[in-house]
Amino acid sequence: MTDQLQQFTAVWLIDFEFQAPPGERPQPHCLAALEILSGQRLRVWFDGNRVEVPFDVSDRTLFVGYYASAEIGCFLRLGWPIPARVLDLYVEFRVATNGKMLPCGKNLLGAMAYFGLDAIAAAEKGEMRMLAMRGGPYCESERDALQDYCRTDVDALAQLLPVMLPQIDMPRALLRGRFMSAAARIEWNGTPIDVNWLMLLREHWSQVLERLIAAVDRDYGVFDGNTFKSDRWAAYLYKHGIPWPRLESGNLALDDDTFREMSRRYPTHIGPIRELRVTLGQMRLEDLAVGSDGRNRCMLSAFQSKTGRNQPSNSASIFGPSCWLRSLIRPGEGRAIAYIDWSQQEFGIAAALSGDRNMMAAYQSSDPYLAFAKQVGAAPKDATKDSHPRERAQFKTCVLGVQYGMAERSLAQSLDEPEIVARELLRLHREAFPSYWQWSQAAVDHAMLFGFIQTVFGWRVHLGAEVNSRSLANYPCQANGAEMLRLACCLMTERGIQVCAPIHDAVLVEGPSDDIYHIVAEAQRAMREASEIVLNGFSLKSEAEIVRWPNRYSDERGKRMWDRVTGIVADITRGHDPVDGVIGYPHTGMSGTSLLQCHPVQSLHTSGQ
DNA sequence: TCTATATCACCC
DNA sequence: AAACGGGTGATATAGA
Repeated sequence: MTDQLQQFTAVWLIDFEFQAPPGERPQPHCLAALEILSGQRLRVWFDGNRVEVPFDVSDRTLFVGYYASAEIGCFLRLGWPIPARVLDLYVEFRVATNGKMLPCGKNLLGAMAYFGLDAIAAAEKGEMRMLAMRGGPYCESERDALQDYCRTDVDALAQLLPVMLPQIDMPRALLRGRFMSAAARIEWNGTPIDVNWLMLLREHWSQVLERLIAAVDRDYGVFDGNTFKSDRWAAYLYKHGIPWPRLESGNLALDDDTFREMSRRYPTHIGPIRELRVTLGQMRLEDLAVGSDGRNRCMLSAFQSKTGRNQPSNSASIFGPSCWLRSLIRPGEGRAIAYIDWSQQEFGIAAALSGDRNMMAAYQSSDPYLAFAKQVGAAPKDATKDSHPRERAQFKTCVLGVQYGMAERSLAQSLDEPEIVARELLRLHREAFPSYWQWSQAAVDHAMLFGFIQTVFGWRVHLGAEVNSRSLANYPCQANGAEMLRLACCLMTERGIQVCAPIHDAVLVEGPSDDIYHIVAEAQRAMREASEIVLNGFSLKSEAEIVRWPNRYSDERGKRMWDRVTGIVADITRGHDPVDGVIGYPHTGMSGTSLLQCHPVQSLHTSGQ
């Protein structure tokens, strides 16, 4: 065990019990800690008085936790400096077992069970969780119970660490742990929300739904309150003699693809109801986790997905629900936010890691999709987005489809073209990017041979009984994309950039309006560096969209819906009151928004491999 | 009445 | 057998 820990003069196993109501920052109750080299223990109760950090937090000290962003969040609340070295046994358990069946789950008890270690009963743990979440004041016995329980979690870590240590790749584990610190800072920061409009939407949502439905359903009568009834829809179809596709189960196929297909054939009958169904979606504004300071905060659920992506709750995070709701994101007075995303991130990753020269050239051109079309002679060399929109759209769909392993049948369907068109596009892709296809196939073969596939920094998934080769082919792109995002988040937060949220291939950052150009430039530099480190020197571009107070964030796709909904709310509340003061900026407008392009310089950094 | 499953909608 | 990767979550329906 000491081999792996040689570089450290202290190894602290830590656990906090804390309270964190939805959207609020964590409030620690107590800390239990064990330094395993000396056997020293800490038992601290936090009663609101200032407590000095009881640890050395330099790179000579290793902190070990289980889902450590929670612990580090408590550090932030206490005003303690963030540890330089973090080993997160949750993350290491995830990477060790990713893709495997876990009979007892992946929480601390599940990990204990997996390694055949004794742990406290799940029921007791649940009870103590409840007690911590309930918050104070606590009587003396509750306080003791909470602290005793906190100690048992540390004891669990003490059992787990020596068992897991031999298979831990320490340098890479520390990189993953480093991200948990970044995650803590991001969870701490959160995303600014227009609370006034959130309240209005919450208050009037059912009425908004009623109006949206009433306007269309009077011609159909297929809704019961706010729910679409398939039997009534069947009756409507029967009455109008419209044949409708069914699922294997015999039920009507009610997905939007079917509606789209059918509305082509029966536009007047199907069109309006389809648009309504698309509009409604489903939404529980109540679950959106907004704290008392008006910021959306929720656990990032780092390393949750097989590919290592974050998977925050869709209902708690503002980036989860339908994108028109993102108009609720609004910087405070004097502040600005920027949404920065890598351009065609997965395409760039595939190009760089496969070393496919044509694909790299296409990525580096101003328009990868058109570059692809030009490379195979489907568009002239001087073609532009405007001169050849149709070709561009087709080659774009092809590129995106290939990334997910799409075959000609599905591609034909998404192109709305005969299969022969899709087949030809796929052939052209193979012709243009032969090294990519070779690399992709080699990755799948390697995975099949060795039973796992991994990223440049060792985030791996183990193959189960059922192997999906499309999933394997996509893994290097998605999982290395996740590595890249984590690294960028580390660089940004460590350099003092306020990151509100990571969104798979993007981040939302924030700062004073006057500094936002500088902040965006810094953030883009960090994203470029991260791409170069992951991709052996290949730079990915990024695009930034800046929104300054008093404007609100808006997603192009959701603009209409936002205007429609806020219009209805304004109508409902007209004459009542507070809307006038609030409604000042219902239109998202691009006026305060600008687009910055990042044109990176090629550099020759290598990965840490 | 509660729970499991299927289906669907949304995100990148 | 299917042929679009990774997710969360709401809802309807079927079954206990």
